[in-house]
Amino acid sequence: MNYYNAHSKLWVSVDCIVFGFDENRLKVLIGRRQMDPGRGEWSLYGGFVGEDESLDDAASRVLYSLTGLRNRYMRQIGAYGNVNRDPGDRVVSVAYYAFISVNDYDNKLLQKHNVEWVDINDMPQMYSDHNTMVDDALQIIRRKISTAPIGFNLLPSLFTLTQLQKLYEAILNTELDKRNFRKRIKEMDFIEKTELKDKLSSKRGAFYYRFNKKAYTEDSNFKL
Amino acid sequence: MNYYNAHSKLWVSVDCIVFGFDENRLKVLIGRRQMDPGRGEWSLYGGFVGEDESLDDAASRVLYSLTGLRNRYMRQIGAYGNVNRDPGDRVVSVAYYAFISVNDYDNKLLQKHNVEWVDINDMPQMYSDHNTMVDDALQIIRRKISTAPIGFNLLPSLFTLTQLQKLYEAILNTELDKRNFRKRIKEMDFIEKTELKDKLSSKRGAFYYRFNKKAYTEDSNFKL
DNA sequence: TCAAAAGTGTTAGATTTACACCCATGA
DNA sequence: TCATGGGTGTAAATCTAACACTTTTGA
Repeated sequence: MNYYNAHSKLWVSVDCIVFGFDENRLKVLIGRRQMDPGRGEWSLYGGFVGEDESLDDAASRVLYSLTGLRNRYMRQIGAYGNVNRDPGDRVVSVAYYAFISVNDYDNKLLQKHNVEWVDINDMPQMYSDHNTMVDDALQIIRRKISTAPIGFNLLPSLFTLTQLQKLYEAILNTELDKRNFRKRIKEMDFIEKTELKDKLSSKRGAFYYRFNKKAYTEDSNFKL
Repeated sequence: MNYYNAHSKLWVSVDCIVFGFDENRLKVLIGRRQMDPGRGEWSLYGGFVGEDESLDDAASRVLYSLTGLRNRYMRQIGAYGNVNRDPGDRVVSVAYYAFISVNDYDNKLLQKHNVEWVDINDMPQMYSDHNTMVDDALQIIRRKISTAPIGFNLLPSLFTLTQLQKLYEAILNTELDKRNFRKRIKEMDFIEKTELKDKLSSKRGAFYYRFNKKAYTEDSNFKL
């Protein structure tokens, strides 16, 4: 096992862009960096990749240590490898984004890690190239959200159509027509109406819907 | 500069998927691996990332050493980081794809590196996770080719509309309607008709067109 | 003169967009 | 009773897809 010793090794880290949907806004979990260099700067949450863990596993571990959540919707964005991207030393970072439902997170953990939800429209300047990572993540999810049923990962398992629409509006940064939106939802039979109603946001109450993952297959067509 | 010494470092490599368009087929440059482990297996061309070069620079260097070409259209696909992906040792690899025009390459270099053009429909089993990388690259370019003017990078600077259509058909793996295709081309004024004709592939001759990069702006809409 | 590729418009169907009012309920 | 958000259908406009013949020219 001495095949590659002639070559240099690099530090490899993962950074997580944790998206949440709250108060009709798309938000990202960021915090103040707790180590040098860059202590105190706004930063994504990340960690180094160990010898014996895959990139995906490292990203899951980082998400778990931050939120206590496992098996969330999580995808790689890409690798960031400019020589001087990290002021501390040469580090290649692989960025991931994750979708969580804001009901799912433990408020104490957030305080413990000193992170908070920040509206994507109000991102402060962040450490290293973290702003670029968030911009790239947004570009990816804006494209993907309209052609794959991934938005549900940002909502509770029961949600109203108004919530779903507001989610799309927040991510795509547009207004959508209520009737056209609902027309399209109705065509997708893997989005199932339940008999339950949400009575919190209106007097009349709105039916809860549910995304049926099993009913959704690759040949179902999802288009919003 | 001793911030990160507590963490382990990993080998990081880049692998290049070099696409070319020849004989109306989309092809990839692959060769027989010339080092252990896996000597003799089909493989993408790659190299390790040095301490003092960015990922993008490493990919450009690898493309240059393979083809003698610089400043080609080249984009990252993503990072591949399963623990056992490389039989030699733990290596994280960042895959890139590049588009070159087959007129542009030096046949001797290809022989020297022992690589050849292989039709994407006839890919053999390759070393490590290289087949996955090619599949992922294909997925990305199939999506991208229809919404961004990148296909021209696979053609000579002067090309006929039939060539362009065959290119799209090869990449998308479909047949396109000639009249509808040309109708759409005509709407894009950054694809310019020249007065020159290609007399090689027909007696009548077909007008050469040219992609005017400067005339194309972000708000031009490209849709094929 | 004929084979082979270049070039050219129209129409039906499908999709998308715009748009406004009634309903149910708790306060 | 009224304010608030929930829920519903239609028609015009746009976009997409299907389709066949004439032209040019070198062999």
